[in-house]
Amino acid sequence: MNSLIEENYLKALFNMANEAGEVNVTELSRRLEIKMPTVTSMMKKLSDKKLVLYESYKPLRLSEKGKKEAGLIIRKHRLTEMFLVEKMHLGWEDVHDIAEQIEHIQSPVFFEKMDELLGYPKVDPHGSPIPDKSGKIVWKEYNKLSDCREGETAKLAAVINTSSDFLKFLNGREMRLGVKIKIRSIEPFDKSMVVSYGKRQAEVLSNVVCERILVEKEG
Amino acid sequence: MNSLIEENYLKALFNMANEAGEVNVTELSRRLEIKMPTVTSMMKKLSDKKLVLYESYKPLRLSEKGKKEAGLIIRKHRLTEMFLVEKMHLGWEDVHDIAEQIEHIQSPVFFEKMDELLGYPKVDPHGSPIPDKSGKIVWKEYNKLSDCREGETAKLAAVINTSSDFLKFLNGREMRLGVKIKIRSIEPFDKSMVVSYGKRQAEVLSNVVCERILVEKEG
DNA sequence: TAATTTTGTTAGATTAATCTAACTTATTAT
DNA sequence: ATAATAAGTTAGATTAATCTAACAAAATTA
Ligand SMILES: [Mn+2]
Ligand SMILES: [Mn+2]
Ligand SMILES: [Mn+2]
Ligand SMILES: [Mn+2]
Repeated sequence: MNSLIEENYLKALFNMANEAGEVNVTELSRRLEIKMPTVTSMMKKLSDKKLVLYESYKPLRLSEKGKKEAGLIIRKHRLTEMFLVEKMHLGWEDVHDIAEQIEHIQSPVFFEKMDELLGYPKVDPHGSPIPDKSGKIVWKEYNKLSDCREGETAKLAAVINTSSDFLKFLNGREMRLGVKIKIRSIEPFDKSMVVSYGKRQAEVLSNVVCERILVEKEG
Repeated sequence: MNSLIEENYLKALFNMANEAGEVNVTELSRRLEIKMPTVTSMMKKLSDKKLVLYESYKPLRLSEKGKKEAGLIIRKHRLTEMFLVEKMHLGWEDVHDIAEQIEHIQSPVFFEKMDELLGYPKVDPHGSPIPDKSGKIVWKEYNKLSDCREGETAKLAAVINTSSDFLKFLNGREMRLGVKIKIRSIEPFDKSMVVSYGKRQAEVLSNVVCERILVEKEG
C-alpha cells in the first residue's frame, strides 16, 4: 500500500503530465509546496516501488503501474466530487477540498457504491473525465470558448480553472455545465465576448474568463 | 489541529472510559495494539495539549476539552455509519471500517449535510447514541436481552458487539434494530433463550448472543 | 513483611517525511 | 568558450510516531 503522501505525489505527477507534458523536480516541488531535496528523495523511493521511472537530471515520468495507481486515485476524487454535488447537494465550488481527503479512503465497496448510485458517470462536476476502473482517462476534444468565433453556439462542457472564486463567479451569472452559449460579438481590443445563454441576453465575459471555459461546438 | 493518530488515542480513551470506567496504560496499549512506552509518550504529548490529564502511574483521564474532541470524532464516525446504511445502502456489518477512516475528514459542511440529509438521527445503525454538536452523549437505559425474563417482550435497541461476524449472524436470522422479541422460554442449564419475533416463531439464541443484544422493555 | 508479578516509565534506536546548507550538473547569456 | 544562473543532488539535521531493552513503582502473593 502507498501512503497518503505517496498518493499525492503520484496524483500530482499524473495531473502535471496531462497539463504540461514534461514534469521536472522544480515544478513538482512548486506544485506540492515541498522543497526540492524532499521531492528528489521521494522520487527515488517511488522509483524503488516501480511507480516512477527516475533518472538523475532527467524529466520525471510515471511507470505504467504509477499511472494506473494515480488514475485510480483521481477516479476516487472525481467520483467523490460528483457524489457530493449530485447526492449531497453541495456546490461545485465546495467539493474539491473534501474530495482531496476522501480520495485516500481505502474501500473498494464504498466507491463502487458511489459509482452505482450516480449511474456510472463519465465526468465530474467540473467536466473533467472520470478515469475508468483500470485508471485510464478518455479525453474528449473540447475548444476554449475564447477560440470560438462570432455567431457560433457552443455548449459549456468543462472548466479549466476550478478555484472556488472562479466557480462562484460562474454561479453569479448562472453559468453551469451544459448551458448553450451563443457568441454575439467579440471586442477586438481585449477579446472580451458578449454572449447569450439561458435567460441572459447580453453577458460580457473577459478573455481571462473565456480562456478558462471549455465548450463543445454545436453542429 | 490534532493528527489522525492523536484522534485515535482520544477516541479510544473516550470509548474505554464509557465501557469500563477507569483506563490504564496497559489496556489502552492493548486496544490500540501499540506498545506501552509509545502510549506513555503520547499521553504526555496529549497532556501538553491539555487533552489528557496525565499523572505517572495514575489512571488515564481525558480533560473536558479532550472529551469534547473525542465526542466530536465519534459523532462523525456514527453519522457516517448512519449515512452509509441509510443513504448508500450498505449493510450494518460493512460500515465500521469505512467510518473509521471518514471520521478523520476535516469538513464541517460535509458532516452538517450528512446530518441534515439523515434528519438529525440520534443513534447509529448499531443503536449507539450519536454525540450532539458539543460532543455530549445522552445514554439511554437499555437492558441486556439476557437479563429479561420468560414471557417478556422487548424491542431490539442496540448491539454491544459490532463485529462483522456477529452482525452477519443477526442478519442470517433477520434480527435488526426495532424488532419486537418475545421470550418464549429460558433454558436454566445454559441460559439459552427460545424467542419469537417477526416471522420467526422459535429461534434459539445462546447466552453469548443474548448478552450482546440490548433491548428496551415494552411497558 | 518480604518476595514475586504486573504495570508503567526512561533511555535510546528506527522509520517516514520533511528541512537547510553545500555541492554538482545543466542551461543560458555574454 | 567562458561565466553566470538555474536546476538537481547529497549530506546531515529535525520531528512525529513507533519500537526494544532496561529499570522503577505498584500491586499481589506467599
Ligand atoms: Mn477536484
Ligand atoms: Mn489528496
Ligand atoms: Mn463503528
Ligand atoms: Mn479512526
